[in-house]
Amino acid sequence: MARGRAANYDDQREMILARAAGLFAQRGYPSTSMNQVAEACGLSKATLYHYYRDKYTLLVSIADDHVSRLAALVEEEAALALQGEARLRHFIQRIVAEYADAQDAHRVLTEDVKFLQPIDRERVLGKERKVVAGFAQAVAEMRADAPGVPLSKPLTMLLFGMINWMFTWLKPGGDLDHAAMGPIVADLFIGGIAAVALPAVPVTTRVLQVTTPPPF
Amino acid sequence: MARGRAANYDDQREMILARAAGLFAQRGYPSTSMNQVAEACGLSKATLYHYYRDKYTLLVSIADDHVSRLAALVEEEAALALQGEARLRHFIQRIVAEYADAQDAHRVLTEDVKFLQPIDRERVLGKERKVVAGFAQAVAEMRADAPGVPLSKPLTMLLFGMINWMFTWLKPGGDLDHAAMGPIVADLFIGGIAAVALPAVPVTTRVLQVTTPPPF
DNA sequence: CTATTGACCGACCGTCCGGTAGATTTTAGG
DNA sequence: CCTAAAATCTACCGGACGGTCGGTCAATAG
Repeated sequence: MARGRAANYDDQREMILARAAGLFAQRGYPSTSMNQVAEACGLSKATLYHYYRDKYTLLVSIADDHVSRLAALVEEEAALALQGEARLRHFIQRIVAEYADAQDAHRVLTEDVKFLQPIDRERVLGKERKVVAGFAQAVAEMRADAPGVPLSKPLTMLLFGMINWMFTWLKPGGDLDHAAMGPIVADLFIGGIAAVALPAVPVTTRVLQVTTPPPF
Repeated sequence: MARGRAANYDDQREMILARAAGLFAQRGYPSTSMNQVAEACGLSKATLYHYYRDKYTLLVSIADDHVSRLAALVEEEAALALQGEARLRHFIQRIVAEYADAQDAHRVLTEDVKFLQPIDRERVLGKERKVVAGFAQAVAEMRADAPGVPLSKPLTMLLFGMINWMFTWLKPGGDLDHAAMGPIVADLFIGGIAAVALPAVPVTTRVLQVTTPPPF
């Protein structure tokens, strides 16, 4: 018969996903219209629908692709046989670098997960939890807490807070770029981690909160 | 002539603002409909419009009220004659407490500023900058950097990252509450702050990035 | 007692959104 | 070079949205 997919089919899909991520990151998922996405891609809306079934699929793809790359990074890193401070430092540097290359997708991941349907959201959050768990392990290595009161999860979440928030104020083109911030974050966190005292009144003996570390 | 405002008029407005903040925080501003707000308030949509001119005014009020409270807090704190570590620690504890009492408004402030019109956004960001500047001063007190390379602004932004991010993963009702996290954040940050080295290659001599510390 | 106005509502309007139908142009496989 | 499918487009649809219209009812100042 006749005609297979065009040679640039996959390129087109990637381009569309990148442009959509840019718009979603800037305006938010619900208030970005498919007309805007189409325009940003230089295509008609109908053609856009030729490459992606619907608007929602764009969101799922952006979030899932990005979080999957992060999870892969954590697995790589876990296989790396580094230890202690060096391990954590390397971890931080790598994830900051990864974020820097996928800022739009990262913003979408952190701000628009709530628009995912439960099934998709749960899958994405599952991968996020893997990422957090990887970091938490490296953090726990640096703190020999009593097993009943592990602060490593909350501390890890504070670390993610610093890193995730960076992308709301660190604009590309400034004097401080992501590469420079990596070591600063690592210094601050690793330097501070030993100084954290257990809560004055150890609230209970069961595992301290965050049994299911939620959004990142 | 006849009839003044009802005694509960201001209560109604407050109630509406609180319910709206809850919905905006949960679903985001653009994807919350005025019908939903009205329903959550037990009012008809037309009555809702009796209390607030339009949807946008709700957003502006929520953001402005909250950030104004934060700015007021910083001014109070600045007048408090504390110094060094004690000062920073007190600062952190107070702002964490303030956030804990206004979680919905805070989420709206951090996630929906982008939907403010430039004039309103600029006013809100101005107040945010005051808050950041207040903290940055307390941070600078703890670091005697060379004047040409002040890391206090970026470090302050990392602090805000930890705190702001807390509200995405710390759910009320867990073992760790906000009161308990305050000291942990303070320990971590104050403990780490001295360990941060200047960037290996001091990028330039002019003021290091973040001359206008943007969103919080 | 009555004129006036605040509080409230159901029905409705214009607009824009996500998505589709159907036709046309382009191109690879035979 | 023919043909069938891919790629693209214009035109359109049902529905939801923010917001308004026209009106009811009752509280209250005079």
